[in-house]
Amino acid sequence: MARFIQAHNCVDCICKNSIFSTLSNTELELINNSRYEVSFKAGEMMFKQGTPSPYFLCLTTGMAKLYIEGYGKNLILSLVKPVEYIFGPGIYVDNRHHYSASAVEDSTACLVDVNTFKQIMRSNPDFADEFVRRISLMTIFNFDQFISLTQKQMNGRIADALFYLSDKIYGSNPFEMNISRQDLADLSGMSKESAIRILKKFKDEGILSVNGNILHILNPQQLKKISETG
Amino acid sequence: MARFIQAHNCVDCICKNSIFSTLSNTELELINNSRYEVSFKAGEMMFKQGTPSPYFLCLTTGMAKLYIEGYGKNLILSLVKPVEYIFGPGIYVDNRHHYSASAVEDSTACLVDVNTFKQIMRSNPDFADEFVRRISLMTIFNFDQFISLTQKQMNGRIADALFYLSDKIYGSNPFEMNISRQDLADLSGMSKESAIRILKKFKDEGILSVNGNILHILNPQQLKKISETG
DNA sequence: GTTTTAGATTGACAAATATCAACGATCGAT
DNA sequence: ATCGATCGTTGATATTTGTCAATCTAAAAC
Repeated sequence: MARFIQAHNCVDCICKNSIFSTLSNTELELINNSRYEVSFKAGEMMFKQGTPSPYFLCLTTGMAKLYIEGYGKNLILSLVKPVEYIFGPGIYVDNRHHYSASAVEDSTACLVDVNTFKQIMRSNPDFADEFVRRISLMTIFNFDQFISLTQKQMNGRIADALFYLSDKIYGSNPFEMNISRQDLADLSGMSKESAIRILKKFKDEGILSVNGNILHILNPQQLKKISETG
Repeated sequence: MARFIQAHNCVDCICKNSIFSTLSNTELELINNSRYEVSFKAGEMMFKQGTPSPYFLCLTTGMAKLYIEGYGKNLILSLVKPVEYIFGPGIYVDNRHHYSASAVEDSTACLVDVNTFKQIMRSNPDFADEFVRRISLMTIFNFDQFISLTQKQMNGRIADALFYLSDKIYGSNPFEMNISRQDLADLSGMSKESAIRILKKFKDEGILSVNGNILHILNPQQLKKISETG
């Protein structure tokens, strides 16, 4: 890992996230100077829950999964695709990661120094507003996950996961999953076997077509209903 | 509800939350001028999920529960005691409440205008830092809840809820719960009947003494073990 | 081309949990 | 004091979900 790339600089980077639209060229230079770029192979861990987080990470290519390592099991919080920032809540609390991140496919990312980030947070209110807005969006997403995982039965949870993948992550239907069945289970809070069984059930009912990792939601209305009735 | 009190002003208020230590007297005056105080009877709703949130709320006396209204069931996110601020993630997103709040006992609260708050956020970096730190703490707490609710069995979840009540909320052992069994169940993501059964089981095992709403954790070590082994 | 190996799948079974129904206790309101 | 209503409690039962073991791929390694 950690192959150094540094292909360009932040000021005219075309893959910078929209949160940076609030930054002046001077501020972008600041970020650029405290930044370096690394690549990860599929399956490699980007950072681990509990370790210090002296930088935060911007995914430029590939895909990552963010997950909490629990008691023997993992809980996937979200998948991240380019170009998206990975903000952990530890930055302002204990400088630790509170979840782990792994590359789901070969990926590259920019690492930006946390102190530079914090400095800009203090000097640029537009940037701070936008940052708070983004972590608020994550919190709202977490609430939805909370309800899905604690109040719905397995059918509804898998339905939610399928919509998440199709709508939010791959943006297509059919879509090809680059995550394993275990990952799908970790995203839905159930065992791998249960996740597989429900995929099969949806397939038998004509709601879904399953060909290896290529999934096609054939009857979104009915799947929506399953999501809503729990 | 909404009995007007306005007993004092923010500048020399003794019950202001420590987040306000970063504010100048001028800023406190600003808040004071956009603030009003209301009282709620036990059981009354303070605000409801989905409604606009033109202000945020600081609980000055009593106790509140924050909960997401899901599919027929509720999920209690946290209990709030004085003097604590109730920040919703909607303030920077859609100006809506994303959870509901109810008074668990007779309570009073200050309502502070959101725009005044946002204005101070932009002009006072220390305050903004502290605010971000606090919502980060909430996120970390939510992660812990996530793991407890999705990866532990009922015994472990009730154990976690009991520690939460004893350590974080009432700060004593024994403690008298001012929430119902249903609330305890909503806090642990299970049915009321299951919550009751586990309390009884803990009682039979000598881990806990239960007298109505007075609970006493008799064997914290063993309860901790139950929390850890799921 | 064969061997390994990790992931996917399936079935049988056990464990965890919710639901339903009944009953008891408690607290206000009449 | 009595009536209702709400909350708490318990038991019986059905449903949901996980675990274990076996088998079956398919891709990577040799």
